[in-house]
Amino acid sequence: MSIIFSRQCEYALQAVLYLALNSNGKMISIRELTNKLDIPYHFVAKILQDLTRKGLLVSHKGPSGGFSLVAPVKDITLLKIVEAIDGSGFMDNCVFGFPSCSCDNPCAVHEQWDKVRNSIHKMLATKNILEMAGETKKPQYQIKE
Amino acid sequence: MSIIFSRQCEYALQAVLYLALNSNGKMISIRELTNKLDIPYHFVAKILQDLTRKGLLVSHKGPSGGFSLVAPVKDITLLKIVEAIDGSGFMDNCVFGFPSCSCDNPCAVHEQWDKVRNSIHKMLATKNILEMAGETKKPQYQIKE
DNA sequence: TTTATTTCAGATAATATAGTCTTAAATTAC
DNA sequence: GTAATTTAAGACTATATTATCTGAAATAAA
Repeated sequence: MSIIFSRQCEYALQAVLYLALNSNGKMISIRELTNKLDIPYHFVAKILQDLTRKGLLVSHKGPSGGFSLVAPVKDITLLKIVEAIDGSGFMDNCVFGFPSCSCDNPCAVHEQWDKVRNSIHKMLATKNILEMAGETKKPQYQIKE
Repeated sequence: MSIIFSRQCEYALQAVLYLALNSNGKMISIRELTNKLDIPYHFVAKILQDLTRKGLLVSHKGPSGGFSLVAPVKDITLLKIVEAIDGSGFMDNCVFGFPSCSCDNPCAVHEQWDKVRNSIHKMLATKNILEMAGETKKPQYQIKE
């Protein structure tokens, strides 16, 4: 687990990227997705349902049903996915955990944490999913064919 | 809770900073420290014991006993504290959680995460506790007098 | 229409993290 | 030496997170 995101969040990111890479118009089932990515079926099912409720995915029941990204893919960034799962403001808290840390009452790394926060924000917000899919040359989630 | 550290870690950071600011030669008890910082007594007790076993603090039993930083304070950075609690390599994992992400097989934000990691590392490693204590003008943990 | 496939929803279980309680051991001060 | 204070250690509880199980509802294909 990365230090910045929950498992839930990681699975969400993996899933969305998988959908971007592998659904060419068609829907992709939870079964396929979790098998290929080697992540837990039922847990991820709930996450996908959540992302669907939040309007990032569309779902369809029945045979040849599944999930796909909502158009336009260009507007979907990692940030949107993370915010859908962990909520916006997921980076607001003080590094020390001081409840009253603020610009007026800064902790010893308040300013530096601001820079880190900016670079994280940039990492999550600058590329859209389509660009990321393009960059991913030999992605982990294509290994299991 | 900050996105990067566990509660345990936050309490450790707060405690060490408190010791740096408030122990002038003398020992500081868990009771004083947890009262002033308004953090849970027994839980923090275990953390302090842990930091003591790892050689970052010294402890002393009995009246006027307590904890203090091990000299030289100049060598103690946030990084050392974090590593003592969460282990080194606490920043190594892939943002997506891909088990096989590496330089040879990079995820879509592998490079950018590297930059973030560097800025986090810098934030944690460049200042020692003494400098931080100096910078902290009106720290949260001095409110409750 | 029937059957197979799939998402949806809720209950349950497992594990990790956070936090509490109790007693023992050490040490200081009287 | 005795009593008070403090850390040390282990058992226990609470909560959050992760993961599984079961059955219902929808839908497509035969």
